Amino acid sequence: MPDKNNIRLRFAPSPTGFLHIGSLRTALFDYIIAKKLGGKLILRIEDTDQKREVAGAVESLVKILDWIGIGFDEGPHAGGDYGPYTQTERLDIYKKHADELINKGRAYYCFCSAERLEEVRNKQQTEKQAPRYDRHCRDLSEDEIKKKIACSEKYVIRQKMPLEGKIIVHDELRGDIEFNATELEDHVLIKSNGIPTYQFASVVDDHLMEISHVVRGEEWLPSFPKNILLYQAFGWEPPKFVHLALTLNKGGGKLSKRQGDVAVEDYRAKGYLPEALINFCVLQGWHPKDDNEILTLDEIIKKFEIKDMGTSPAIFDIEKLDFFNGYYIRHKSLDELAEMCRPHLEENLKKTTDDRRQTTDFIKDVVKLEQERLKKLSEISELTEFFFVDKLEYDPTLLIWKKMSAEEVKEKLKEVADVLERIPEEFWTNDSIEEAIKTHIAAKNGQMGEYLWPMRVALTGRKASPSPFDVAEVLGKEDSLKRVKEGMERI
RNA sequence: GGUCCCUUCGUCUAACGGUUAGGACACCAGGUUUUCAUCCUGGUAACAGGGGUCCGACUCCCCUAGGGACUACCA
Repeated sequence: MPDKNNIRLRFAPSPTGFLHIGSLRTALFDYIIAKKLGGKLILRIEDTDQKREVAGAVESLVKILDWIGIGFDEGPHAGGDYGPYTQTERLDIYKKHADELINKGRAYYCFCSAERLEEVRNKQQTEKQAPRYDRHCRDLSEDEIKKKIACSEKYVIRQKMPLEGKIIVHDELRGDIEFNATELEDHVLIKSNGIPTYQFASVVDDHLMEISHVVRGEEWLPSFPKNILLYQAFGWEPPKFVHLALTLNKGGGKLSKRQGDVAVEDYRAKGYLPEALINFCVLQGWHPKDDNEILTLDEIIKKFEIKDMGTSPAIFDIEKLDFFNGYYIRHKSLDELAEMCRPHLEENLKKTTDDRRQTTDFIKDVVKLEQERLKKLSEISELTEFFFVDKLEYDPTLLIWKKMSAEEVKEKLKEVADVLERIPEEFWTNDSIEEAIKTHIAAKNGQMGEYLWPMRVALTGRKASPSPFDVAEVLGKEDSLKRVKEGMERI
């Protein structure tokens, strides 16, 4: 058993604006593993590419993850003993470690210009060779280096790769992976502006922050051997690595904006619940032993095992997300659901002049009737519009049930109105309305549909809606009668 | 092009080398029902292909094919 106190995972996003749904999945697995192993979760901001940085990104990142239910034990916002947690605030640390590698002969100064690199690359490409740095500056003499630095020539620091041999790295899911040293490039560790690359900063930070498990996307697999070599160059023990299989869009490519929403914020705005997002994302790459796929975060943590994770890429199937979302909506308490629906009902609230229909009680009544139909909270607006408008707009022929004539429809509505009229206000409940109407239908030897269909359409103006008895109760006696009578006039 | 990863129903996935290849979403059918939805019951549907190893292969090995990632002074 590992020492639980030494379990430390990190989520290390770049502050580029919004949280990608794929990153959410990574953060989720980080969180789950940290909790499962009784460890800590650290937020580290990888802002070494200043060109892509977006202001306020860190705050929104923390906010949306908090909404999901993922909190951090350490981070730029939470503090901790391993800070700073923002990479551009650690530049002196990286500089010190880069110097150490230079002194050890595991890294070197490179003065090549962007133009020269470009030339080399072009030549390699026309000769059908793999484009790679030609190691031009790898063996400069001390004097040459000193002279160039004295002339304040711009330089980068590159990692000195072994020229031959095999590098074997270990992924917790895939096992050992073998790379040929000859395939590895002397990549840049410190850029000419003094800022480290991801490759360097993440290794230094993971070590210094005592990260025990690096959970990251599969796209990092190709640079994995470079990372391990870096650990070896420093003489550090590398953490465990878990490379998550990628999430793909329906076409099989990388999940991108063009095929739909990728920002978690977008899903939130559309009315997806954290529970659904969590449940859906975790099933992309992990499966519970007992096949029970409906799981809360706590249950997931309980059942989770790293070894049960898969290695093949998963296509993002929005229909399954919708299923989970509908499921969790149906299982919400009415109070909670009504509260969550409220922001989505603003448009409807503007449509009514009746104060009663602005109340929380009315909203609850309305939401209750649509709860089982909702797949996303945003749908509540369209679904319940008829409750709020003062006058319904609909095609009168909709009132006709099967082969009934307009006259028959009118007659049935008249009878419905008469029955409703006789129900006292204080008995105006769905049950008593239903009893009264059904008693009448039985007495008339009629069919349910020939009464209930026109009644429902008159009350809602739609061909699909909740039960007319429920709608009538929520609408109230006065408005229900008004709508039924309006129906009679229209047909 | 090169390197690496991946390959079970349409999709997400399960299956100590021995199962009628299981579950979930979606879909279809039936039931409940005034409509839609919910709910219940049932159904269609998969081991990429080819070689081995083995008494026996979805499972192990090799090859082929397909998909993906990477190949920046981006992460």
